[in-house]
Amino acid sequence: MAKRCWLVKSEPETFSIDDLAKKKVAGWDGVRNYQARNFMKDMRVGDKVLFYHSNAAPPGVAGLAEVARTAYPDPTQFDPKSDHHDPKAAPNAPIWFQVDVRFARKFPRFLSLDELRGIPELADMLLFRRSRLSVQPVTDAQFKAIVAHAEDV
DNA sequence: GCCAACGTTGGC
DNA sequence: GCCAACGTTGGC
Repeated sequence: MAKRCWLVKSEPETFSIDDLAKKKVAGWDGVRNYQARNFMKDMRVGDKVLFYHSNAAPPGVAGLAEVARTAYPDPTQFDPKSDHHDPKAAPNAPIWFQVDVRFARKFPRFLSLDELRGIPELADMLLFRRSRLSVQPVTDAQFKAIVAHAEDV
């Protein structure tokens, strides 16, 4: 697998970078989009993960995590009480998967979506074109540009 | 809170 | 297999 960098979105009201910092490792459950799921299945332990705050004021990249465990069935799909329950899924036929992510660090500078849009190296970023994709690959060059800006204090 | 974009569902 | 209706995401 060539891809090594990803961007994942979370609504900070639900689960923020600070929540991950406290928890250290978290299961990235609740993804219910096939394309996002397929990207998670491509993730390998140690892959870099940009933590993006969506539906926030402002939205943007808050920090860095890494993949701690490769894809395994998301248990919330089997739980009728969960918001993420999927009646079509069964333990012997899971539909949805999650990975575990480990906190790496919070960036010294939060990079807002507005600011990301202004970085020339990111002109082709999926984030701008596929605004609803919650797990997406990031190229090495894009990743480096984001980290460089986030640490340029 | 609004609404545009877009993914999913279901009738045909 | 098309496409209208519907639901959700996410920026503003």
